[in-house]
Amino acid sequence: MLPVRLHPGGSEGPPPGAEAQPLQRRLGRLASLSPAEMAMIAEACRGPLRELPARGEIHPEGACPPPAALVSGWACRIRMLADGRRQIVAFLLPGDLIGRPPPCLPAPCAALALTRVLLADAQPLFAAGFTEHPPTQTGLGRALRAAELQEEVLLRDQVVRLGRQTAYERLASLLLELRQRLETAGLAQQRGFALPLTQEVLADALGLSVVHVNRTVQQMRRDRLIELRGGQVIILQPEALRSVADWQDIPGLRD
Amino acid sequence: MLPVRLHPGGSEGPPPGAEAQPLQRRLGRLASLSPAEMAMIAEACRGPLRELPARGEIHPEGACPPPAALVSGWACRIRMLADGRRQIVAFLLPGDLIGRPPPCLPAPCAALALTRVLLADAQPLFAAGFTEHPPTQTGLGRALRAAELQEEVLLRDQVVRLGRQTAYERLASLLLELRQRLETAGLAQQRGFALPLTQEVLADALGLSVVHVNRTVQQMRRDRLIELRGGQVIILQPEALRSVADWQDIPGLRD
DNA sequence: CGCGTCGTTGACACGGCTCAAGCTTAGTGG
DNA sequence: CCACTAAGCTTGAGCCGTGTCAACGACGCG
Repeated sequence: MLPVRLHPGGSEGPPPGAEAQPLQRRLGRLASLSPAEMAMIAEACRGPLRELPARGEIHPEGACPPPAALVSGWACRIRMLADGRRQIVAFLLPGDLIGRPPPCLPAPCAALALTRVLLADAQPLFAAGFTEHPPTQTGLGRALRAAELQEEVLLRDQVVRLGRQTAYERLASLLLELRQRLETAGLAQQRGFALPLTQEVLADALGLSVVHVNRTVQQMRRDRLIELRGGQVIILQPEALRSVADWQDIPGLRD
Repeated sequence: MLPVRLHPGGSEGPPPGAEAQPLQRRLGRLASLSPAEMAMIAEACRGPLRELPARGEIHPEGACPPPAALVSGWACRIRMLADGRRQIVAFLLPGDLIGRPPPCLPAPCAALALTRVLLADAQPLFAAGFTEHPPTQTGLGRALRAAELQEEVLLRDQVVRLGRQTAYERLASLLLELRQRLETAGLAQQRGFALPLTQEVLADALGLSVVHVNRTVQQMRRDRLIELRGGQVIILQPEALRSVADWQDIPGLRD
């Protein structure tokens, strides 16, 4: 069955219409959107959704997939080396965008569902934001563009983590990133959130071995910086964690 | 004085008008450009150029700099941790674009000149490609967009390097990336190119210590995969190097 | 000629990896 | 309801890749 962790709210699932919330919330924070644009987003999330189970492949490496929005569930971009080593390049959370409108380059990494996911067709959004008008002219265009730029910021954070931080610092940094992103989507509180990831997935994201992730998590527990059990994280000492990770919040849009 | 390595062609420097070549060549490869668009690029490169010496700061961390094109010289995007650790997030080569048109997010990393550099104002190019028309409608728009997407591909390569490759593999991979990018700009042959970087800079890019970069370079020399002296690289066994690095060429545009 | 930057080398320490085993939990079928 | 199983988590021992510290050499510039 599906991981129960996915919707910690309970077994009855989210109320109808709630699918649009993460995307609306996120894009609405990146730029101010008109009611028509909000409606267009809601429409996209109400439309026929693509559903994949955990471990499902959203698109393979080298593909040029149509734009989609992640409505619920967790996914990642992942690259594999010839000998089987895997690196998770980025996590994809509810409200994130996956493909790009053509013209695009063949994606250098595959996208994989980490939990059950629901995907909405984002083609109409990109058409309105990028194709019909210059991206600077509509609120939707600015929001989509800001989402792209934010993704690049996250990639650079990931480079710094992997290049210059210790295992302990990497974990702290990743937890803070995920918390902030989930909060933007309305899926995290100030100190806690659901983390439906195995330690193996964390290892592939942090460039570490599973064993070492485990030891690092335990150390962080012993230091009373976090609690982590049953797919739930609680950040006990946010300031200490930020200082360990050298974390600065992901910036928003600026004209 | 300036590093002689910069223009290995000779002391008399490039012929007049040659400044536009890397940018024209690169953008022209990413999308087919009209004569008017080629002229606009040439015009931008002829216009008043900003010059910085090696180690000069192109823009600080957190800035939102106007779009510029790197006309000659090498630069990088770099991020520093509170305790002084440095990570080079990306190298910037002739023909690369640096800022983004507003709306933009505050850059999470500073841009630094690694040699003497010349920068052209790319505002008119972005205006024509992004602001006045949707980016899909003009060749220039498609080229600029492809350049952005390519940068993202390079970032993901960097993540994989740092996350899952050994020092030896990282070096191999970086050399192949630089060779291909320089060739696109018309600055590398099939097997050799100028590499005006100290081992300390390589270390900051590869997430290694200077000492270990040195040992790794030497090992690669002993293995007769490369030659590297006086800022010149020669790839002795391209196929072997590709296989070590698990390298695949940077993709071009696809509709 | 002296100084600074960069490259090189050796000795040693340590963070993180591998291998291997045991444990816990949840799902599955009888 | 209870084995049985598979996946995930935990722990220990030992090794290896890479970092640190320190010194020296090579080169170019003033």
